[in-house]
Amino acid sequence: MSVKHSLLALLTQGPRYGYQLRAEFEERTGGTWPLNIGQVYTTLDRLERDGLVADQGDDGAGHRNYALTEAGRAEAGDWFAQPSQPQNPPRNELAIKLALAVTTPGVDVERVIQAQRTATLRALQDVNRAKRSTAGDSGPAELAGLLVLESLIFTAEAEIRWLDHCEAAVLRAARAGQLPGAFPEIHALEDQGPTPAASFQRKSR
Amino acid sequence: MSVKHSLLALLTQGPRYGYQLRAEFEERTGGTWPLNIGQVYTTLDRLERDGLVADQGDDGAGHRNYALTEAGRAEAGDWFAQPSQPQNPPRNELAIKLALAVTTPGVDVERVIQAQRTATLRALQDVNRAKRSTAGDSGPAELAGLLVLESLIFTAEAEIRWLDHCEAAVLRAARAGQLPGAFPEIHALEDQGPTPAASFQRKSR
DNA sequence: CGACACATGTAACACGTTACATGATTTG
DNA sequence: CAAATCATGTAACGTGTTACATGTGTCG
Repeated sequence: MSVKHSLLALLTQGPRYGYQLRAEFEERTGGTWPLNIGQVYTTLDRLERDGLVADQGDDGAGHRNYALTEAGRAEAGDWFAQPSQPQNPPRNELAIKLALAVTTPGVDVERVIQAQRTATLRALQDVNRAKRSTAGDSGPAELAGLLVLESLIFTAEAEIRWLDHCEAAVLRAARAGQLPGAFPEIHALEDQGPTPAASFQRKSR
Repeated sequence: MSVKHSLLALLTQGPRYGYQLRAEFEERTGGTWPLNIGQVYTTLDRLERDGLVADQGDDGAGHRNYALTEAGRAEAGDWFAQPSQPQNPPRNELAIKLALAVTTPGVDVERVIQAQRTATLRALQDVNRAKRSTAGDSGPAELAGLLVLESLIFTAEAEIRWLDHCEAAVLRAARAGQLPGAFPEIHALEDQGPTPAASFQRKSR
């Protein structure tokens, strides 16, 4: 629902056309989340069908403008006023992977954790670099972009802390004999050459 | 892709049928993420079409079992071995909302932040309660469920820290006059007349 | 018997991505 | 002029949810 509500939020400042909405969205979120232009048009169609926006037809400049209806304005206000909290937290692929890893015999959990930590650390460095390189102007858009980058940083740091925690917990459980034997059959994939048992071989994509 | 790969991961332990796959997924992720049974069947159809699983037909007990193919086994191994990192970080609705809030005149950003913090704190308390109430057995499944809960905790704590950070940054910017007037008009959005569409200046990208 | 869990599906829809088609305008 | 950008779409597909249909087995 982020796209739908984002468009409504942008339209609170006045009529806009599709291409413009994408540009403003990306500018005001620091370019972190590219917005598919096709989706903008289909979402606008749905919003119009649902009576949240109104197609104002061609303005003088050859652009198809959309404006908020009263219902749309209310919906946008709601979105800002109400906290985002789905009943079920959004699926966290990493958490699922780890949960399945520790309950699947033959998976080298330690290696799964280390691979993810390395990748997340690298991503964290990239974001920090990006943050340093944007130390310049300070208007609302720059503040917004900065906050988005810092959101990525806070999230990545939490992920790394969680991975450290998992590593410790898994080691503790392994020493206590509470885990299925972690025969490291999975990690032989890439480093070594062809494994005798062809299971778990790397597939080129 | 979590469902697809989760099913493959579960099938590494042997043939399973649809209903059983859902039950095992939910058990091994602590019941945090309910898995839609309809999606299990359609995903199995796609996996079969793509040659990652094979329908073994009816076992003796009247269940339609699926088994991993070699390609499916490789894909599951890949999933565990490769870190999860999409090129673009998954959209964070809260970060988007805040970014749009600070760049939209007339939104009471302070109020948005406080509402979200309250909700997240409450969710955090719920998870902590759930964690305390599961202090019992300690096998692989219990470890997995615990790690999932702790993932939720780490994430929620990071969100709260980020909200605190945003609050401070927004206050600082407001005092420096770098924000559009944050008149709390959000509850009376209808007061705002149509804004003349500002000249649209696209930055080069 | 009736309710409920088990078990397998289908239909409709929302949301999201990739790719393609088409044309106007701008710019080197 | 050629290329890039602006601008509006459509098609196909993957993923995910909700709701419904259908039948079996079990248990009170």
